[in-house]
Order: sequence, then C-alpha cells, then structure tokens
Amino acid sequence: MKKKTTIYDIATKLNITAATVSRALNDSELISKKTKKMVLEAADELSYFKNRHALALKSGRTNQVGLVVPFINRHFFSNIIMGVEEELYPKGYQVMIFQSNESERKEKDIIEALLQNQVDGVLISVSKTTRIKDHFNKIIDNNLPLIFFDRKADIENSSCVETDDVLGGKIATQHLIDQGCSQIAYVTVDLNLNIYTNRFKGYKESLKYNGIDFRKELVFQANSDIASGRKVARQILSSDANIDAIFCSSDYIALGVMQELKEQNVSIPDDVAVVGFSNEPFTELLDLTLTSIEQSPYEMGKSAARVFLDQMNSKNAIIEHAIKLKPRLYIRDSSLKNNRKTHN
Amino acid sequence: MKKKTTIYDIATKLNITAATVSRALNDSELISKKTKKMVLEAADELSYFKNRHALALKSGRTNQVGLVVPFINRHFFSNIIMGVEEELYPKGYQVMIFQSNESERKEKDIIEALLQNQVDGVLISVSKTTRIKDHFNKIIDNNLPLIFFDRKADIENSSCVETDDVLGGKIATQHLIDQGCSQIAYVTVDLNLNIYTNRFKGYKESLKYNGIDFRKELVFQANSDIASGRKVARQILSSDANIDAIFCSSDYIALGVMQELKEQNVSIPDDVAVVGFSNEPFTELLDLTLTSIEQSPYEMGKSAARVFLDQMNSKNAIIEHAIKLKPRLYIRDSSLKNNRKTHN
DNA sequence: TTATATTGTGCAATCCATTGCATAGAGTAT
DNA sequence: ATACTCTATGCAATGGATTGCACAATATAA
Repeated sequence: MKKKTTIYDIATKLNITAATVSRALNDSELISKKTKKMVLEAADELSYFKNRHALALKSGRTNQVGLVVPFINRHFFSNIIMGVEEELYPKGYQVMIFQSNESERKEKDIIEALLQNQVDGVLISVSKTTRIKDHFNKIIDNNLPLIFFDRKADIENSSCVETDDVLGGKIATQHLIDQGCSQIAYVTVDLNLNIYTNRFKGYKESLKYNGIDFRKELVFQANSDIASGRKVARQILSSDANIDAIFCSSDYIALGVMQELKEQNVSIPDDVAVVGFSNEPFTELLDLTLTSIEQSPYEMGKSAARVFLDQMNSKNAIIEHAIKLKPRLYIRDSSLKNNRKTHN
Repeated sequence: MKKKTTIYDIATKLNITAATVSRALNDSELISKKTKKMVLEAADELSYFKNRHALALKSGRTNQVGLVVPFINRHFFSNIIMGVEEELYPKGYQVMIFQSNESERKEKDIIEALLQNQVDGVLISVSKTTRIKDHFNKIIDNNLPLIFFDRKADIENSSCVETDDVLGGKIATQHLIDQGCSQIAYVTVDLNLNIYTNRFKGYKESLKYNGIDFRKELVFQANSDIASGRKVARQILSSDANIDAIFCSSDYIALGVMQELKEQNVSIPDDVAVVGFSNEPFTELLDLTLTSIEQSPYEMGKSAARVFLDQMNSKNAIIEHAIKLKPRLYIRDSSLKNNRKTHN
C-alpha cells in the first residue's frame, strides 16, 4: 500500500522544513513567492492533500456537523437534508448524515460517534422510540450547539425548528368544517411524538372554536402507512360513528383510507372528505388528488442550519431559538366539495 | 468553552499514565481488573469519549467510507443509501453521504474532501455533467477501493454495480410488442450517461429481435421531469409518426406523457400503451397505474457495499468487480391490454 | 534466601499540520 | 564599515491515542 504524501515528504524533496511547506500551502505572507511556487508544484506532483484529522486534532475544530434523521429515504427528511446542506456547504461545513431508523439505541450510538468525531454541532430529529435523553445532554455538556428539527426533546440550552403543528391541525380542520363537515374523524399516529399531539391539539381547538363537541370515539390510531390506513378506514366505517370527514395526520394513512373508501363505494369528498398531512409528492399525482398540509421541509432544513450558524457566531451567549414555521393547506379534490349545494 | 476530556485527564486524576488508561479502555489483558474498573469509572465521570481524529491520525484508518450521489432526495438514491448503510454499519463503518447536485465541480470538491478525510473507500454514482475523471484517478492512486454504482466512469482498477439496463430496455420493449404494439416511440434522457444509452440499446435490440424496423423518427429526447414529459408527448402527438406505444426511460417523463395523453383524450393503454423506467413509488399509487422497470436500488446499495468489503479484505489483490443486477418488469394498467382481442 | 518467571505500568516515539519564537542572511541607514 | 531592520526560514512543542520496549514489583521455584 502506497504511503500517503505529507508535508514532510514535500519538505524533504525540496530540502526545506515542514513548517515552511505548511506556511506555503496556506499562502502565508511570510513565505517568498518563489518558495510558494516550488511547494505548490511539488505538492501537485506528489498528489498531496491535507490530512483533516491532523488538522482537527490540532485545532479542535472539524467544520463538520452531524445531521440525524429517522430515515433518509423519506421525502420529508431528505428535503430537510437538502436545505441544511444548501445552507452549510457554502460556509465550509461538511454535513455528516446519519439515520437512527427510529431506534433509540442507534440514535445513542450515532451521537456517541458524532462526539468522537468532534463535530462542531448536531442537528437532529428525534427517533420515535426515544425516551431517555442522556445522549442529548452529553452534547450540551460538550458545549456544542444542539438543534432539533421537526421532532424535539426537552433539553435545556438547545434550539428547535418545527412546524406549527397546532396551526396545521387547526387549518385542516377548519377547512373541513368550511366544507360543511361536522363529524370529523381524526386518525393519529404515535402520541408520544410532539408533532402528533400538536396536530391533535389543533384539531380539538378548531372544533371547539366552531362550537362542535369533541367526541373521543371519533379518534382512531394507526401507523403511518397505506395498509394501516386501509385498516383504520374499515374500523371507522364499521363503527357506529356517522362521520362525514376523515382527517389523517399522515398522507400515507390518508391514501390507504381513500383506497378503502373507494373500494367500499364511499364517495370522496361528498360522502366523506379526506385530508392528509405532509403534502407528500404523490398527493398531487393521484387521480383524486389529496388535500394536505405542506410543511416545507426544505425551508425547515435551511432554518435549522441558520440557527446552527447563529450559535457558532455567538459562542459565548447561550441562545435558545424556538422557531415555528407556518404550515400551508393545499386544497385538492379529496376535500373540495364544489357540488356542495346540491347535497344536503 | 469547556475543554474536552482526554486520556491524560483520566490519567492525572488516577495518578497513572495515559498508556495505562489507553490499555484499560481497550480492555487489554495486560491491565489488572482493578485498574480497568477505576479507569472506566473515571472515564464515565469525566464524560470522556475517544477522539477519532487522533485515532485516525495514528492508525491511518478511519472506518469511514464516502458515498456520493447526485441527489439525496430521490427515491432511487436514498434507497441505495439505505442498502449501503445496512451493510456497512454492522461492520463498524461510518458512511459519509454527499451529493454532487449533478455538478462536476462539486463532485471534485467532494472527492477532495473525502481524500482529506482519509476515507477507506469511495462509492459513487457519477454526476451527469462529469466529463473529466482526474478526481477518480486520485482515489485509485491512493490505493483506495473505488466502487461505482448505477452510473459509472471508465476507470482502471475500479469496480461497478449497475442495473442491466440493456436487459431492462429489452424486456420493456418486448412486453409492449407482446401487447401488440409495433410503432413504439422511445423517449430518452441525456445520452451521455451509460444508463440511458444502454436502455436505448435494449430497445433497439428488442425491435430487431422481433423483426421490427428501427425508425429514428420515433426517438425523442426529454429531461427527467413531468413538464418535460408533457412537452414531449405533445411533440409525439403532433408528429406524423403514428405510434401505438411510448417507452419512456424515466417514470417522471412517463407520468407527464400520461397526463398529456389523458388531456388529449388518447386512451391508455388501448390507443397508446405507456411504460416507464425506475418503478418510482408513485407508479402504483396512480389511478391508472404505470408499468415500469424496477431496479432494486436497495439491493444495489447492498451489493456495492459488499464489493467494497471484498476489496478491503483482499487489499493486495486488485479486484475489479463488475456486477449487473437484473431488472424486473412490473406490469400495470398503462400497458396491459386486457381487452386486446376486442380491438384490432 | 537467591534466582527466575510473571504481571502490571511507565516511557517515549509516532501519526501530520500548525505556530510562537529564534535566527541567519540580506538590505538599509548612518 | 558598523549597527540595525526586515525577510524568509528553521526549531520544537502541541493535540490525543497507541504500542514496542524497558523495568519495577510481585509471585514462584529451587
């Protein structure tokens, strides 16, 4: 195996010292132009490149940040990553991306690895299964910026960027009510996650605001996938609740629900209106397009990155940002009753 | 800013040397149980963790591999990433993910950064715009495993894992012919990329095999997006070619094509059958589901990772793997003429 | 009790780049 | 010609973990 070229190799070749080489490579004004040129040429010839680990060791800084998401192959998260990179790459930061697979154990391992890597900060969306939070405190203990996005944990001195999910829940519900619905079933996912509790909260607040009684028998639970959506649709239809809308806290659930409703000849949106959450790309590709709440993941990523940069630029002051991004409703076929007047 | 804990801090605290601490932390059998316990406790108390950069500097190995994709937020690539991680994470490797944004310039920067990071290997899918290949040779010059996936460059001593795109082109075309089509338009993307030239090759071979003349006026070009698909559909319809099928080398083009056909009241699949390529998730969520070629990105990622591991395990021998994964046709509504007999 | 084997630690060099301080040599002023 | 600046370089320590070699302390054998 060929040894890697170091500044010492260059120095030896040119009969100068490594210090001079180092300075030349960094374009120090202490070094004569002639020497700089010599060094640069030799470096190129020996195909030299800096060893970042030596640098990191010396300086204590790495210009790397850790970015942790549950899964990378989700539209939402991969677009957050895009946003983070877009913001951080031009500033000279490398983004190290990791996925927790929704496992607390893996999340801990990852953070351990990030700390070992001496990253300059951590951006993370917490795994669904995470209950313990020691690993987050370790980050804070090491005086590193910790920024949560989308899913946060309650950690002192950390920051967070999230969608205003309460508002999201509200505007979706309000929209259904505006469409004439009043018996609105709600399908939630894991209520351990703040995002889902908040959407639920928005749903309830909106009902209250409109003078509609909250009925807990209209609340159902499902996983965020199509099969689970179909299953919950069957539950809803076979229950004695006489609903006229289903608000799903996930687009995948909503899709499953729509498939099942179609199969059972329930007309969408006239018999039952459907609204999803997240505005997945497929929502507008469907034949019966799905009304949904857009969360702007790309913007969220950018925002989280900016918070990180902010904290880096004011290392002394402890800043706790708490940013809420406004969600937006995309109204589509699944809930828009243009024939509403003809129905009762 | 609090200083990070090192083995020296632990050593000082316990009145022993750093060497002993190091051995204790690595569970060396040279160290007494009593000392190990002491050290472990102290390490915990001071919230110590290893500095990977010191390690990397010392050992020359990082247990990190670089993974470069054009865009992370594409179903295809994000699933490749999943596969790579799945295979490498259990073996103790960290996967550093980067996106080239289809820019040769950024690709070069990334590889430079990876080399500076002393990664143990590079897995990459080449950017569309890349023409120069010096940066790939640098990797080889440094004796690192270089594995291309999906899109490769012609580099000695590198390996590659790809879909058998020629076969993909063949089976899709054969399927259309089996459905009774003979005037099959072909829509290609950038012919600079091997994947597209190969799909095109498969198309032509299949025509020939079936005794159908290749007509170059049936070949169209588009970008891989919906708008471009709509545009090319308009071109096709307004040309005097009298086609009965459109084989699109991308699902997004196919979707745009279908939307345009519907709008122009062309019946799918009876007037015109449509086939896409890649089996994007949305293909089966559509009301009129889209026939497409599945490329198993997850498997591709795993395969590429395995090639990497192989090369690591036989550092002396130069291995050049060239793996072709079999694509698979998913036949759906857009091309399946179940009423074929009733039509002529 | 002395010689010898065993065990547990310490010493010091190494990996690579950076940087404060020292200094040789060239240039300028008197 | 002497004293005094600069300029361009070299020297050596630093950062954190590892590891071959040396050696002290203890245990065992003779």
